[in-house]
Amino acid sequence: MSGRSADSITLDIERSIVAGELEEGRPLPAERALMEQYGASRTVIREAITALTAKGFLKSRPRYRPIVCRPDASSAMQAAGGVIKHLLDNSRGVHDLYQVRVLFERVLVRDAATGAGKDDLKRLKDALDDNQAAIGDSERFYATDVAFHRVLYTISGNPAYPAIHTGFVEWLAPQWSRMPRSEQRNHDNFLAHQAIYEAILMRDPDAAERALVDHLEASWEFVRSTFFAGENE
Amino acid sequence: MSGRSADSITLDIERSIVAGELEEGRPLPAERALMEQYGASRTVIREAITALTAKGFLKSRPRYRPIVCRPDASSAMQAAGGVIKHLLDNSRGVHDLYQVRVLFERVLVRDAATGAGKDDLKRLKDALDDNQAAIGDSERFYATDVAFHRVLYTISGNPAYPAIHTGFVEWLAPQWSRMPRSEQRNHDNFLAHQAIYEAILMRDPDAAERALVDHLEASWEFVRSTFFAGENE
DNA sequence: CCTCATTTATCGTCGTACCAAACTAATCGC
DNA sequence: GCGATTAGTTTGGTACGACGATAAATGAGG
Repeated sequence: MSGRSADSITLDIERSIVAGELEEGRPLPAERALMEQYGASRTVIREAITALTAKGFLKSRPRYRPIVCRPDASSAMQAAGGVIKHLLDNSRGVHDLYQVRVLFERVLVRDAATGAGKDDLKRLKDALDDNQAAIGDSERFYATDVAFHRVLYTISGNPAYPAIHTGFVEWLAPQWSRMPRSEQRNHDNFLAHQAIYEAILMRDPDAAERALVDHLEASWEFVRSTFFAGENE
Repeated sequence: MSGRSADSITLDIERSIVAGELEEGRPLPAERALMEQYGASRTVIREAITALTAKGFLKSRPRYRPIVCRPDASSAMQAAGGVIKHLLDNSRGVHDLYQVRVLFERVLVRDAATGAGKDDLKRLKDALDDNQAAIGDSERFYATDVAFHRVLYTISGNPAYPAIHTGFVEWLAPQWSRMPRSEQRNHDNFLAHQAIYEAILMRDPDAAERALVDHLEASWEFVRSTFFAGENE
């Protein structure tokens, strides 16, 4: 990449982090200490720190020591997010991403319908009840809406799924969280969630998938007409 | 993030890139020119360049001017890859990622079965034929194997899908591309591909999905026993 | 007009210095 | 004795200047 010196140091610190030599959550050693440790100038050390920060291995606030971040699925999503948010400045980019989300959830509801356990169904039901209870409060409704979908991402136990969900929510938030809401619309959405839940309960993957797709496509159409009405599809 | 000065410059250059003021593929202005333009020291400029490089907006080789890179789905995957590759040092991480791939392709084959056009089917058939023709040449077989699956990612027309496929292939390559291969195994894999193709041709999404899952799970089991035999599931 | 040597521009790295903010410890007042 | 205040130290953020090495530009020579 850039400089050879800084690169090898970057790699070595990266290695130290994943190897656990640098404890997660602890601050990185001082720059002057690192320059002694690596026998390099501060320029190089700072360059390595900058790169590691951008890569997601460090979290640095303006005047504080960088905090060590062990990489996980969530940081991977965050790293991708830095680029992805620039792809979402038109309806095309947003729709492309939204399609990925739809694709993802289609499998999740199918799997939920065929393989969800008792506790999974209970968590889903609880989320649905929360959703219903929040119909009158649009802000809280949005939160419970997200939470309901999130349950789907937690059923498999794969830690990557919730991270992916977080990514979707964050990236799509510019449109979805700013959507004009109403009690009527909240109620419609709740009914859609209920339909999905019912289909899962009935162990009917096809119906669940159909209910989900209907729900998400209606949601997209609403967003499209709200934010991208002027753009030609 | 890190420094306030460098940060605003980073953001502004980023903006210039996505706005097209800095043409894609062209080299970035010289550091001295930028320090004059932004009224900052070289230290700051270089820090901004480092950050942008790590973020994927610049490609810089050791002694050359950084090349401007417009972000796309592919660079987003690449950014995530920097973190993801550290999650793949054990069977757990690899399996988690592999599951995501399986999830993705399950929908792709379903959609192919229900909605693939004539040309899509032809491309799939061509890829299948290539695959069959390469059974005797394991290296070429691997390439045609990847190509066959890739066709599935291109059917929807969503540009994010091929980028995601590239990510999967790259991240999983350490295991899959190094797999001990044989004509027998190639032939088995070809038959699996053929079964998927047949099911798609028959417009049977359930059969296509089942064939795909069987194929991918067998593949995983082979990888697991080869690379992670010692680890306890 | 093309080739090769020389000059120049530019990057990679280093060192030093200064400021301001954060941290630490000693001091002061209760 | 203990909490609050203050002075000193550490550390990150930024700037300037310098030097070697290499890529790109330039000019000499055929």
